Amino acid sequence: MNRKHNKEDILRKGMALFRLNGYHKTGTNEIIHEAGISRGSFYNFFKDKDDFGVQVLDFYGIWSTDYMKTVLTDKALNPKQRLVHLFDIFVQGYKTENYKWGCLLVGMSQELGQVNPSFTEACHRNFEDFVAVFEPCVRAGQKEGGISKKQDSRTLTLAILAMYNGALVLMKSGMRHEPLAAFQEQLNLMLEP
Amino acid sequence: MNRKHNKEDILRKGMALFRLNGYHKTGTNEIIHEAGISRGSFYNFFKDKDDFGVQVLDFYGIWSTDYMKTVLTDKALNPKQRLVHLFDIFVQGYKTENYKWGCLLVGMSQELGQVNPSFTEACHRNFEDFVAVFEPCVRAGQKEGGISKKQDSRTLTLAILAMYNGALVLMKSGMRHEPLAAFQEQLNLMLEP
DNA sequence: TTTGAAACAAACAGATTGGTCTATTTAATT
DNA sequence: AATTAAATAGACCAATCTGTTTGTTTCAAA
Repeated sequence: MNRKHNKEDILRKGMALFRLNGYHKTGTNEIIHEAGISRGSFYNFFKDKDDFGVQVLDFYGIWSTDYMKTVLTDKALNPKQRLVHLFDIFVQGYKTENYKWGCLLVGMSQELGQVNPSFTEACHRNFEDFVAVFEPCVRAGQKEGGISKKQDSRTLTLAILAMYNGALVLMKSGMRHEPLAAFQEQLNLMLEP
Repeated sequence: MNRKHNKEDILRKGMALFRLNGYHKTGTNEIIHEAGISRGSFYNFFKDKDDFGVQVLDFYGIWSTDYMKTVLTDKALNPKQRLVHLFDIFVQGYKTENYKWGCLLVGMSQELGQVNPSFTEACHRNFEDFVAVFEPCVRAGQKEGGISKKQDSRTLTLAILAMYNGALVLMKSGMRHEPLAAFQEQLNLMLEP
């Protein structure tokens, strides 16, 4: 029953294009060409470009949270180590890509925040999923004693995610590695009990 | 010698539109209509849309840094108080606008980061200007003793700006006020000596 | 008052965009 | 083998977009 193409492949290509050039700058022609499909196929799989965009967002979100969950529940490390390790991996990834690609969720949330309610919901939903993956790890660290209890777990989680996202913004704005390093240094300080 | 229109007015209108709907979603027609000018005038003032975009960015940057400088050099407060006060003002501003408008620089840097070298440069330049306004205040606070010396002034400045920008990202992603509150709470903690 | 350059106005053009339509092929099911 | 629905292909269309052109008005300097 193998069809020539499947949705996942197309979503993956779209994800790469959106991550590199943004949503509006990427035309359906480019997506179609890159994915090696025809217009007919594209519009058979997706209602319209916005529908595709939302599905790309969710695809990215699910893929990300799944991965983060495996690292953040790794019993070989304590909660603080897991957090630090996860961000080490992320930073290394951006370095490998030469700091050219940002975070899809950050990018699209800014570009499409107010454009279409479906996007607003999708961004909100996915960021909240991120929080839902991080917070238990933060809370566990606070309970075990390796992570600061000066603020409640949700506040600290939001602050960490904010600082990380902001570091990615600065990174993509041409400051390259430095903001990421500053983030990592500060992360260590703010986790300290 | 007052002409009917001037560049500043058009830049201001464009700034509002870009801040609300993004660069690509805002057509030149919309800009022209909103500013109450004709195509001819627009292309008389600006080489093309990208040129206009860069000028909007710089206009926003200059306006912002000027304002921040006045608050961050207010001798009536100590450095830490100045920082906290400035962000209080910003947060209040976003609240007044119902969290619908993000930061132009954050938004455009994400949308246009890799699109056109002029944008890359403009974003980098303006963010670096922000750092240049914040860092002296942070350094002064470290010297006077009101602000943490656990990290050097540039690192702390970058971390603060990152966390602030990231909080704005989360805010615009539909989480509204909460990320800003988390940012402010965490800011207080990370400034502590 | 003449002149020339900048500012203004709006019709226009060329390219691109997202999306539709019709027709054909594929593959699973009966 | 026949049937059916999904998948594929690509020509096509209407709308929109940026940018140009042509011509008029303004205004300050000569």
